[in-house]
Amino acid sequence: MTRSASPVAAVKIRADKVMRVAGGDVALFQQVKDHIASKIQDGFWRAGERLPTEHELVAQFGISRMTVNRALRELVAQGRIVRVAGVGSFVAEQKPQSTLLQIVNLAVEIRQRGHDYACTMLVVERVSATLEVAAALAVRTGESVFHSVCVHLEDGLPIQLEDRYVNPNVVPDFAQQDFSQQQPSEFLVRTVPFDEIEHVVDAVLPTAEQAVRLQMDPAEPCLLLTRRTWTKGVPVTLVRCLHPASRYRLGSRYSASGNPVAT
Amino acid sequence: MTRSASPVAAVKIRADKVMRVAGGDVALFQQVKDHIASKIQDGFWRAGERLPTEHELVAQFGISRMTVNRALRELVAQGRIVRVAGVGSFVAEQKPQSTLLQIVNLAVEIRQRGHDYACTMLVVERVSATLEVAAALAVRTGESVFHSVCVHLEDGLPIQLEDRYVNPNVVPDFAQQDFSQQQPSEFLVRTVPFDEIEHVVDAVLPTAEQAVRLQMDPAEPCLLLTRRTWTKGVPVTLVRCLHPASRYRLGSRYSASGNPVAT
DNA sequence: AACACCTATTTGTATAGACAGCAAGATGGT
DNA sequence: ACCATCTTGCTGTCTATACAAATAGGTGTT
Repeated sequence: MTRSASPVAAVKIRADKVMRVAGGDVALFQQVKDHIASKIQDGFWRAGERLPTEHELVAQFGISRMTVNRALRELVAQGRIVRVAGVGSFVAEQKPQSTLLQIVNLAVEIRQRGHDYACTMLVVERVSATLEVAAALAVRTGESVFHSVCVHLEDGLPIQLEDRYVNPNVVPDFAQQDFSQQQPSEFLVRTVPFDEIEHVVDAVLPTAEQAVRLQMDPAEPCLLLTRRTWTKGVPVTLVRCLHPASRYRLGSRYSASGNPVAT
Repeated sequence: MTRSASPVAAVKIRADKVMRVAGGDVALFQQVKDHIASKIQDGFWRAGERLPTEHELVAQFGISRMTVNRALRELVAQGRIVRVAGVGSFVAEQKPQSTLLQIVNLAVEIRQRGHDYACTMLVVERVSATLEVAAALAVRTGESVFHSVCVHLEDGLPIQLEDRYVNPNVVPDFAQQDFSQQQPSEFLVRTVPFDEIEHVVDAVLPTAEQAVRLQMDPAEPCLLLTRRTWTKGVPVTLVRCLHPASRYRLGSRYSASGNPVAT
């Protein structure tokens, strides 16, 4: 049975206010959560922007403050918003940070080590999708997709060879970007915030060409990190990052208390 | 000002009940959370065991049910307990599951693939700690620590060479275990639940001896996963897991919605 | 013995009201 | 102009109460 008597009867009516059509009995706090999360995801509210106050949300949805409060609290736990007592609620800055493996922004990571970062673009082109790429991006085999290759350098030494495919249905203006100012991954994170990400880590030997690009001994192993991202269930990008093992390793640290851990 | 008038005045008194001495103004729900978390951590309540009901906790601490409910809800979010409507709350089974990299239980992983799992113990001994091991386990160089080596097999084929050091101050009876019934990692997870974990992933070439143990081509690269765990800030174990790259890879998937993702 | 029904217990969600604590702007005195 | 104080708006927490929904166990009828 759905809730039909008692105060909670209002669920469906209020559900309309929250712009949920189906929602066959979703908790109110969850509806508020989803509503706010999707407005952030859509870019309706940008990073750093101020959200409505609890009181405003209470008035808007006609629900109690504790319910709104719970929704907002859980969004904080997910790292999507930031709240300051006495001030208000704000959309959190980039959250690509440490999704699971704390990778993502090489440039920042390298500069934090006090080293010099540079990126050389080798290729930006449209190619027809191979079977594997088509499967990863959910397009038809042979359909045209974006392809870019670049090398990331730490103090002049190659540290990552990035081989990227991008779904043109999601990011039609990928090739028009000026990648001398902004690397592909930065551009994508800003333009198409992803909501799902998959990492696979392999150990491989580089091909002869890769070894040259990375200025490394072809007999030395590499870490191969393959990453796929999605937005609203649609594949955005497939990227293969090849790291010489002697110059890079992946690390992650976790604490059950939920507190960040000093390393 | 601390809270001294109003219903909330009871904080300090109740804080005593929750066995918190200092706690200079910790939220009630947080005190309940900490109290339960530490009883689990101490092994006072074991995995699968039933916790007191909300009602009982309300009576025990003299606080309202909503407050207890929030504490328990957040423990669920942290994966420390499991709750079933109409039944009760239970200590979660080992949560080493997918802390960051969803590794840890090879045996389960392999059996879920429908393959055969086996483990061959090669060494269980006490050795004096090298500089590196001593640093990792926070003991003095040369101090005696436990050392074990074993090979994990999937359908008879070696898939991991596990080289482990254990802090004898934390697990004095490590060497007395019967590792034919239970692998070292299973034993440790049951005996000394960790609250902090660190992973580092490298790509390496195996030594000649390692290649023999893993029945692999010495020219083929391996994934080397180095894991360290702590309990209450004290190092428990240092383990190096060597995987032939052709037989194993690491993967992780993350969804911003917080929901598990079907692969 | 099998089945339908009822009831206890327990968790899940929602509400209204209250007070504390923080921060920033407005106010007023020197 | 400068400083202290008051006011206002907002978040953080706690309470008491209520109803819903899931589960397990007991009861009674057939």
